[in-house]
Amino acid sequence: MPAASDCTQMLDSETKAVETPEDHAEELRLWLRLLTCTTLIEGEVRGRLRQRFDVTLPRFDLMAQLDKAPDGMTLSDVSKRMMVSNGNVTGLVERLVESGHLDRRTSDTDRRVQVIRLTKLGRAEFRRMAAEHEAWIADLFADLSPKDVRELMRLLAKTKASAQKSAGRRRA
Amino acid sequence: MPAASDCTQMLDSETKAVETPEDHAEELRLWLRLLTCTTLIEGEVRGRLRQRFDVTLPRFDLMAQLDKAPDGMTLSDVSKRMMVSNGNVTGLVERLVESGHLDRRTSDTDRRVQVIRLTKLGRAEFRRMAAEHEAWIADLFADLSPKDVRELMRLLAKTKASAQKSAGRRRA
DNA sequence: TGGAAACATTTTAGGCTTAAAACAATTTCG
DNA sequence: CGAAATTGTTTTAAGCCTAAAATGTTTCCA
Repeated sequence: MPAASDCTQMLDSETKAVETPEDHAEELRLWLRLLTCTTLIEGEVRGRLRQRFDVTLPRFDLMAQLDKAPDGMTLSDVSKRMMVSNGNVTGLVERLVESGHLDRRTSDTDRRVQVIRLTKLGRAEFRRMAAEHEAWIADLFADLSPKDVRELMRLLAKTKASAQKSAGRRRA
Repeated sequence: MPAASDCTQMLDSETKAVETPEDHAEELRLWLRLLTCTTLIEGEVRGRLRQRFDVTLPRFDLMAQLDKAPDGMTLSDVSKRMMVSNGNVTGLVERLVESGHLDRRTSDTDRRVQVIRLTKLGRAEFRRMAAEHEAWIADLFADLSPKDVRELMRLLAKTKASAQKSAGRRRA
């Protein structure tokens, strides 16, 4: 199978207009591989959280955000950080308040804003889960050398920047 | 901030028993970055598919699997390839048969098995979407050099293998 | 000052997703 | 052969998720 040679340079100004369907199979394969890795790891983490702590991944993720913010966060902040819709956060928070993991109150200075925090129970449970969670992640990435890890970090940072730029271009 | 030096070797047999809480912050950060990239790109693709073709990402993904299999696939095959649960595929297929994009029949040789294919309509619509989709992906990854792409592919292959090994260890 | 714009959140409607249990058909093997 | 295990799919119950519309609040500025 011949590797797709990446000849993206325009040979002359005419070429541009001719709607040459360029070959981007490599990028497509990269995207699918990225997705596979994430899905694989996410599924594994989801299963372990359920088995070991009977907690869902979204609940864990939300608690993780709050653990980093002792003074609490607004729902909007959470929504942006977790990269999920506002309505999604509303329901998630509802259930976590119900189960006693979260505390929620209306801001004194702005009555539109809801501030949420971990309760003592929520924080204790999260810390307990987080310790094991970190070990799971370490194990899942165990075959990567420190150099691999650094290199992946670098390339993913570049990927993130590229994707954000592209997303920005579209919204513009 | 001192980089965490990765000293995973056991210095002596005693060390193992002492429950040293090892530092795996780097791997954790790597996982979060991986997740961020995927979520970012996935969200972008989801939005474009909806806006441009009024189709959901899962529907598109399922059609993509079938486009590669002219003779059809069983629901199990699809479920494994897409890395989603069986029940999920059942519902997805139901809706795509309903909308005329998929054809479904029971296997002649094994009455447990359902074989699904793209209909003519389904294939035509998918091809139309796939062409644009590939361009979107290319744009999202546009700032990566060909070398970056190759290197990412390599490192993600290694990551996938590592995660699969770890998942296997757990199931064992 | 008063209305328009912006903002934070919730609601709505529909679809996606999972884990586990149930069901049906086939294969295995005593 | 026939019971037990396996395999493929569907069902169930619950929760997750999104986009878009609705609601309430604050800010901006003419």
